[in-house]
Amino acid sequence: MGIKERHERDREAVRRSILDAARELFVAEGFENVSIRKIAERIEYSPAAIYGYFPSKDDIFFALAEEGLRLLGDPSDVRHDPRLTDAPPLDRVRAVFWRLYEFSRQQPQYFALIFVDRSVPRISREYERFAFTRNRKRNIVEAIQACIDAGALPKTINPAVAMRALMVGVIGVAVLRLSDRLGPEEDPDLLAADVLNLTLAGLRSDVTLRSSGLADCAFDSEPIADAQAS
Amino acid sequence: MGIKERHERDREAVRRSILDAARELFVAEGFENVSIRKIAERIEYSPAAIYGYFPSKDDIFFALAEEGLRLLGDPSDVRHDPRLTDAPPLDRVRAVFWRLYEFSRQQPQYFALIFVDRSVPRISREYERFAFTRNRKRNIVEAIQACIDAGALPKTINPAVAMRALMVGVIGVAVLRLSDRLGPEEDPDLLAADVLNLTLAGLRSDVTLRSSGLADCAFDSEPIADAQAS
DNA sequence: TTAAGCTGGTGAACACCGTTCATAAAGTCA
DNA sequence: TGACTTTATGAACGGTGTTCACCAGCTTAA
Repeated sequence: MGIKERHERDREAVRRSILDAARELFVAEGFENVSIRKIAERIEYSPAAIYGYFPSKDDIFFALAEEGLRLLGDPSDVRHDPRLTDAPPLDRVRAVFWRLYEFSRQQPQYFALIFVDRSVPRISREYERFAFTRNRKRNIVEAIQACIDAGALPKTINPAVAMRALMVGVIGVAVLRLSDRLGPEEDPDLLAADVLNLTLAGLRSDVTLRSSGLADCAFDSEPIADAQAS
Repeated sequence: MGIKERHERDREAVRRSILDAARELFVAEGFENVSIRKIAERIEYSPAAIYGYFPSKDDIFFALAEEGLRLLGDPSDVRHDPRLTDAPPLDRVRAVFWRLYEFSRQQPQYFALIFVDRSVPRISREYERFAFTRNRKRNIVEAIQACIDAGALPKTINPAVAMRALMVGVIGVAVLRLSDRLGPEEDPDLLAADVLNLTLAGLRSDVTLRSSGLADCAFDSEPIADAQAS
């Protein structure tokens, strides 16, 4: 009885072609300029056919965001890079956020989709779908905590706040890059390196932070609360 | 011959009502959800009538962006706040960027419009129109230079790079706020204060920066180059 | 005062958009 | 073969930014 299996394979193939077309169109033209009709035309189906595979355009976005987040992987994995085996713990933290910045360079649309764009459905709406990102934050916090334990950062530092501050730097530079607001003489890579180094230097200098810790929320999406008006 | 004057006044009144309606709708519903038809309905004109006052929806955006930038004013003006007369120069720099962050809080849509959104026409396309913002960057750089001259920052600091780094912090926090990606327990105000303090502490700590200086570009828009694809 | 001209608003239309739905075709199975 | 399920489709709905022929009303000159 391989008929059902073949059906499922066919269905999956069409689903994949929709996602591939959506991704390619997105990379080429930007997500918000990709219409259902363009995707349908690309895969040589009718626009209505797509609704047999995805309930809405939003859902195609969620599928792409999931792809992007799986593509990113766990940024903390760079800690196990052989070049970092004997590196000081602060270098590992820097490497983690540099990995995030590199993702914003290599996959700018995915990055914007997941971390920046406002015109896109909120990832937090699909809490369970993105549960697989949950432990990534924990790993980063642990890497920062390792710096504190090793004496590379003051004990007064709250690792969650430090993580947010570093993430702010990465997002800030990425936004300047993505929204094309940097001058022609400005190198975003150097700026990103400077911002990370400045933030790390600030953390080392024992400045008193005012933020409390983070709640149990992923670094890329918050869990439940969504009191945002339309 | 007051007839021509009356005509011009009438025209200006309608133009204002279009901008007011666009601004109010934008504040209420977000810029990208405001359509020409909605604006027209609000001012009780036909959609086509608006095209007698603005050549395109983009141009309404440019008019609003100009309003926003005039509303922001020169952030460096807070230096002359009486509370800062005897303050150390670094406090003045912090106040300048805190003023920018406050703008992102008080006028989040204007801020997003001008500094963040990608789905909006590039301000740099209208270079001359926004020439009035040109000296704002210079004032900020001068404030940072004053810190260096007073010994509050190392001489090795490039003021333009420092400005960018601080701006990155403000934009990063603002993006997290605007795109609703902060957890319910996280206070963006405290985070912004921490990020600014961390960056300033980093600057004080004499970390070697790799960025070169800025070209002659406003902190909010670059001048000429626009090699961005579609 | 009347005729000409100009200014500015209008309705209709064009080509898009996301989405829905009845219909029809194709494939599966008893 | 006939019933049933699955799936693609064209047409349509209400929305978008924008254009254009038309026309009413005002201004101006004869």
